[in-house]
Amino acid sequence: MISIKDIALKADVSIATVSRALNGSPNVTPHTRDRILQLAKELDYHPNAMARSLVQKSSRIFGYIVSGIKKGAKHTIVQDSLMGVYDYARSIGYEILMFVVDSEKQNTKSYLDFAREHSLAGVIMQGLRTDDAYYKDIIDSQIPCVLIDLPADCTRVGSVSIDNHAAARTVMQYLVQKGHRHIAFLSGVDEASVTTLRFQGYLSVLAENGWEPKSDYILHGNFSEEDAYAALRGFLPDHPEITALFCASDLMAIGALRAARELGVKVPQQLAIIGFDDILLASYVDPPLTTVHQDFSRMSYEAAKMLYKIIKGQATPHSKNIPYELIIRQSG
Amino acid sequence: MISIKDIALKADVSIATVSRALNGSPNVTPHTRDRILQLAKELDYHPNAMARSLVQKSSRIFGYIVSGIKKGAKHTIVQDSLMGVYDYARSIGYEILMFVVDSEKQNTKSYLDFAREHSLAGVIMQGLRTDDAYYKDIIDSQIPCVLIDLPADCTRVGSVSIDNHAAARTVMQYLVQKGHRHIAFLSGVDEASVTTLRFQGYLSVLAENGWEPKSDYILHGNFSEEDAYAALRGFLPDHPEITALFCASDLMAIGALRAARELGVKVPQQLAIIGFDDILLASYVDPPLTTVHQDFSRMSYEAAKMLYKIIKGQATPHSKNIPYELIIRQSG
DNA sequence: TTGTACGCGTTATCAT
DNA sequence: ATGATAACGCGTACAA
Repeated sequence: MISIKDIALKADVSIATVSRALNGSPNVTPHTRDRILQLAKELDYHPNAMARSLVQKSSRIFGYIVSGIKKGAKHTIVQDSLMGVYDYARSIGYEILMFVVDSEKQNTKSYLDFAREHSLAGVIMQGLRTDDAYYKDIIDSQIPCVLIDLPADCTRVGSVSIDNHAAARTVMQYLVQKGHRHIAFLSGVDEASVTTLRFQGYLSVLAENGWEPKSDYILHGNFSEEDAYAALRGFLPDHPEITALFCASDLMAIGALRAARELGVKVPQQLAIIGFDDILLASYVDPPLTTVHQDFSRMSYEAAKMLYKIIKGQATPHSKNIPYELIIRQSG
Repeated sequence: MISIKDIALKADVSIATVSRALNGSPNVTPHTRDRILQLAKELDYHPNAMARSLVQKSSRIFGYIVSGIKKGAKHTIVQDSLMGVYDYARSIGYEILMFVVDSEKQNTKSYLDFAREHSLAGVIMQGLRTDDAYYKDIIDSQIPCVLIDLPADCTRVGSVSIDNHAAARTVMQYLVQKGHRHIAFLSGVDEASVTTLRFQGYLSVLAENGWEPKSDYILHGNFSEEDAYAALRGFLPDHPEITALFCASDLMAIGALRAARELGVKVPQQLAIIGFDDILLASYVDPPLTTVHQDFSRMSYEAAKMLYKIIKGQATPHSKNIPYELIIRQSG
């Protein structure tokens, strides 16, 4: 491993000059600068990230913190999101250090310890819920942070997502315009803020049309395919008047689809089913799901971009919505 | 940020003693050891990973190098694999630093530079192909390394996968036993070593039955759903005698499935289609795919385990196969 | 058993 | 423009 010391020796200058040349300081003669750069290339010099981080008290590493991921996930969201962050990180010469929050195994290490031990430049969080213990930690933390799909009430913390409320309204307006008058809502985990936003979008369109929300039209699927299936098995037989179901996630929509098929309810003829997320499965199930497309890769890219601005102290809004799109397929 | 210096001050000992106590050195009085540990807890001390790595010339970080991943991947393999590595890493207090090899954008940084800059303890590689430029680098590299799904001809480099040859034979024997006599093979990317192994498994069962392999029964789908679709569209109409198709990947099998459906070929009645990998989609398509299940999470966990042993100089075989399973669904 | 002192590779401050 | 030198936090060889 060759260091600036070696270069300094060969170039017959001090290590300080080498450091300056390498970091593009103006206080170096163009001549010696070139000579040092040339030498660095010849010797295949690469700076030691540890040493640099140690003295600068900050590494060029983003922490990527993901919560609630288990093996056998039924979507590629984490993968896509990670790639988005990675793409931006690499464009600025940063790396990604992983941290998985396991609510069951309860990590011994907190995300704060994680960030400090590695002098992370900042962290990006994905999949967190408002009831996560980590969520609170962020508030008193001084570490730059951007949340994906979770609003940040604190000004120091950034946040990027789609406009879930508006997206839910788009879905509902689409259904209303297609003539549906009795629309049920399949809700997700209450502690996920997106659930609330999508639900409020549902309610607002109901209100707009002068329709009272009926509490037994609100189902709970817990963002799980199985729970959704069970909920629909119990609900559909008693409610033939329902012609449309808006699900807060594709996975739940897929569970609902199965329940409908088993009960002999034709989708979309007797029941329109709309999902949310546009996960990979959405276009492969039968019938293909009409759903709201979220570009997690883009979302995460923007999150990384925002994080970098925050770190560098550049002006940036601390909240950003990226576009979503209603994808109309055959389920409704 | 509190350091051993702070603890030393409060405990009225030298930093050397603190360091020893923290690292479980025997040369510390139990009394002072306890006092220091207690103090460390009180002060919420956490070691600075950078400083430690700098002096030890090795960090407690695994590099996770993944190649050929693009946004919108149609499987969760990377995600699952990453979680497997992560699980083991956390169990020994290690972290994961990401590195994505992008064959198109051709990274400026090599994986070796990446590893050295961060003094990585070792690296795990997934998705590499034998024609990858990185593959050669591994040979002269001194960095501990374990490959997933890619055999290592070098003794210093570890490797873990399933027995692809045996798995292919299992599939073929299953088909033969069900009475199939004319079986086509849909091959993947030639540079992926798994392709070759699966193909050889196919050939060996053919030979075992005294059947000559026919070159026009070997199709090429390039591990792509679209290419597989195109290949089958051209192949099926001219070969009604074919009753079974063994695909080197599920994604290609799904493409084949679509081609068959569009051509009015009933699966599995007229054509049995077998996949490989058991990706998430396999159980969601119609008909659900019969395929070989690979536990990528487990594979990666074992890879991390092997890597750690190599790093620690513990005895370990440098090659390991984990179990696979033929999952019989409805496609064949 | 404990303390002193050095070195890891780098950046940064102060002279020159 | 350049050089000497002090940090950064930690591990460890050597001395006591």
